[in-house]
Amino acid sequence: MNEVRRPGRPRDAARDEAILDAAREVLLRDGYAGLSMEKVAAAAGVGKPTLYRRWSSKAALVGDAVLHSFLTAAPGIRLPGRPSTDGSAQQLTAWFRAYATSVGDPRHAAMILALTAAAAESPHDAESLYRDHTRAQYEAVVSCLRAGVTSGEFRADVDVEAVADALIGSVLYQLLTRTSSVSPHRTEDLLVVLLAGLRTPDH
Amino acid sequence: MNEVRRPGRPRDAARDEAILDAAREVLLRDGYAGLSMEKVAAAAGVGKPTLYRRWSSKAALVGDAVLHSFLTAAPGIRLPGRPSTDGSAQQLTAWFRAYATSVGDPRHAAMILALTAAAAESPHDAESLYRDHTRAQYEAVVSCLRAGVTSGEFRADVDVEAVADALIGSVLYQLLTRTSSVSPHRTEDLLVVLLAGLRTPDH
Amino acid sequence: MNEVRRPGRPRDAARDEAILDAAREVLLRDGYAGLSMEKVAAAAGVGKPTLYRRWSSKAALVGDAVLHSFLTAAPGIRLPGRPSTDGSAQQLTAWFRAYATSVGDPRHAAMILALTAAAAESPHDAESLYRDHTRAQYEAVVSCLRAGVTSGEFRADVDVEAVADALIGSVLYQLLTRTSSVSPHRTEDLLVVLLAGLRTPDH
Amino acid sequence: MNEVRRPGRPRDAARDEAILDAAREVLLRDGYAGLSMEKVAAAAGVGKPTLYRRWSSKAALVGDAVLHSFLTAAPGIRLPGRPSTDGSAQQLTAWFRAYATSVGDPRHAAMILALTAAAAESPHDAESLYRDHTRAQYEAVVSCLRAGVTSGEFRADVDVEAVADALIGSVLYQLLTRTSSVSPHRTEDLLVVLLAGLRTPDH
DNA sequence: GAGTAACCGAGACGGTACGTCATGTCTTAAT
DNA sequence: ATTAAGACATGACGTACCGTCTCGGTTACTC
Repeated sequence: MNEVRRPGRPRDAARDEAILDAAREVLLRDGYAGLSMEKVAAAAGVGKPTLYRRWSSKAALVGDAVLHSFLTAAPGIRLPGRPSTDGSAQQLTAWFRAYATSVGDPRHAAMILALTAAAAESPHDAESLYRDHTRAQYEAVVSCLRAGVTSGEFRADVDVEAVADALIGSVLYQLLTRTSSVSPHRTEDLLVVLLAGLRTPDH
Repeated sequence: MNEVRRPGRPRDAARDEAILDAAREVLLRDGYAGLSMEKVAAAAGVGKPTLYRRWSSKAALVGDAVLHSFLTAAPGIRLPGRPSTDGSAQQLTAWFRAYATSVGDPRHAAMILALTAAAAESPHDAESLYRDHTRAQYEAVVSCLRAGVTSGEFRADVDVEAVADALIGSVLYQLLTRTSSVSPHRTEDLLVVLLAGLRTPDH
Repeated sequence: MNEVRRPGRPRDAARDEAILDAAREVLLRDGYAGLSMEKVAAAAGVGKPTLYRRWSSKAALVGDAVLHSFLTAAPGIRLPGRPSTDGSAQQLTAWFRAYATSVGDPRHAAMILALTAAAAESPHDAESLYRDHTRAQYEAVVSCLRAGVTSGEFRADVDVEAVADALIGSVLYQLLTRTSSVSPHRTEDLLVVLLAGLRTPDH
Repeated sequence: MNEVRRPGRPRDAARDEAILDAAREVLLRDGYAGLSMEKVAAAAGVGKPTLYRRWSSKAALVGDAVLHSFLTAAPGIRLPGRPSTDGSAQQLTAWFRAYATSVGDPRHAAMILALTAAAAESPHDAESLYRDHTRAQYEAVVSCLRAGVTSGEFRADVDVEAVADALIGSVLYQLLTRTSSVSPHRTEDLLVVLLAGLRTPDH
């Protein structure tokens, strides 16, 4: 049951945190293009080999930095784990508002843009990067939508992932085209249209 | 009416094409991260100063390369200039299908990812980059949606740009997360939901 | 007759001097082990690629730095080009005294030790290094010895290069074993023995 | 009389041999520049701290490796301990021939070059290195020469160390300039000249 | 026979330097 | 004034060693 103890001095887990913190700091200040492994190493008070021992590339490091950023983010943007008495439409509305709002935080916006840059830059590892590091968010929306379909609140004849793509993609597109800000109007208007299109006649 | 004739040897316009072609070729092969000004100069048979005389940076060059790629793309993804007898829903459907299909072409996908990378990498010039170089597409969708509102086919109480963001963003998100391919199912399902949500009761 | 003009910006010859000066300075301060390409580049106000464009390795750079050091050294350690009325024994004595004295100068000693280190470190290119860069000195002694043989002053039955090796080698060995200093006593005593052994009976 | 016994597990003397053997092997293959503590540790199947516990630096390790190499070398290059009936000239001739020949062995040549590199690289510890590790050889020649002086065979008016420097330096210089080989001709010719110069008239 | 202390291999650590590559600018001769 | 070629300062890349340290584990002496 135990971890197999490998020989040699074990890695210092505290470095991981220091490095990821430094990476987020640099990302926020200089953007993805301005992030270099050397800067991160210096900011974290760590040697370059220590970075490369743990992450094989800038993209991988940024991916993990962003992921940890999400994990420690405000819980509001995650769906409640406990069964909710709210309807699926309300849950979806709550989630999307929280998501759009959180992206208004420049720190959050910077993280998403960094991940986007990493993925777009080298299409080869785009999927593994972008997807792995935002999977939790994506699955939260999808399961909310599926619950709506199961309960009969949402129509069953469409793939709910198409809707999830549109919600997340909408925010991403705004981030890319509107100097990193997301409009609350658009958030509401998109919800209106999508929910109207999703709802079954008898709801 | 004439260009003001400046003294000295005029620039050779044919170089522009050669350079942009070379840039697209490199982007397709190596992605944005793998594109260097030196590689492009070498592939175009051109000196580096010639590049910098015409484009101030790698991002600007890539932007123009992508723009020219769109201009020479299949005309199907552009809305007809002449007034159409089709309903707005049909026009929108036609446009989105054409757009989604065109992105299935790896050359097209590579261009969009390159532009995304350029924009996401340095948020400072994201807007000028991304927006300027995809403005035509965006305005096409928006004007189609507005026409639908004017004709009473689509509801008037929502900002049509929210829908435009969702359509384009959806494709972008798929590109980033699904190894550069876009699913026809999703395309159709998103259209179903959005059109259902957009349509006024009496249509 | 002209140099074939290659295309592109020509190399700046002034950099060569700056770099070699910097290399000598570092060599004098830190020795061969303490000389790094980065230090030299920084001291010369030059980028690393400029170094590597001109010298393929630390050893090659040090070789040239030492060579230029010899070329600009006190002329006393070179034999007179003009025919001398002195006997060969006197010429040889004069040269060896001057050579031993010049090695007393720490700058000179440092150069010779550096060259020795470069050659000893990687036997593969020892010959091309050490020999090429001290050839002038060596040939001066040898030709002086040959003149003595021709004039009948020195015996003709021995290879004069054996004597040249001993003279130069003696200084080198002292440098390596006596904290970079050469004893005047030894210089004289070696001359006494060698000249006694070299002279023909009738001189 | 006994070593003061320190507490704890004593060092494993067998490691010393393994390490020195590995060092010699690496020196022979890659030269002094190509020898790294890590390579030696790996080749000896030993951890790096074990190396540093026993030798404080690469130079110290190489010094000992070379010393042990001399100790186990062919006995011919050492002077007989017992009183010899040979004249000093014959003894000296025998020793120098043996020395020059032994340097013809690439293993031996590599050792001497390594020691030279270590000493020349950092003049600060040159003396302690080079001299300590070749002292036995040096003292052998010197005592042979002194014996010749005492017996009246060699002239008394010169410092015999000057001759010793010339003999050893000559071989060293040849090693550095002639791709690690020593010419038998030169060996003989140098002996002829030096002995002629050393001998007293009545011998 | 239980402590204890130095040993051992492995390997992480902060550094320094390596040699290469790309950036954007500048210089040259030629068109 | 443009062109192609290519030198230039700068700075990041990813790798290799440096010499130190920290692990778990192994001897061998001392109580």
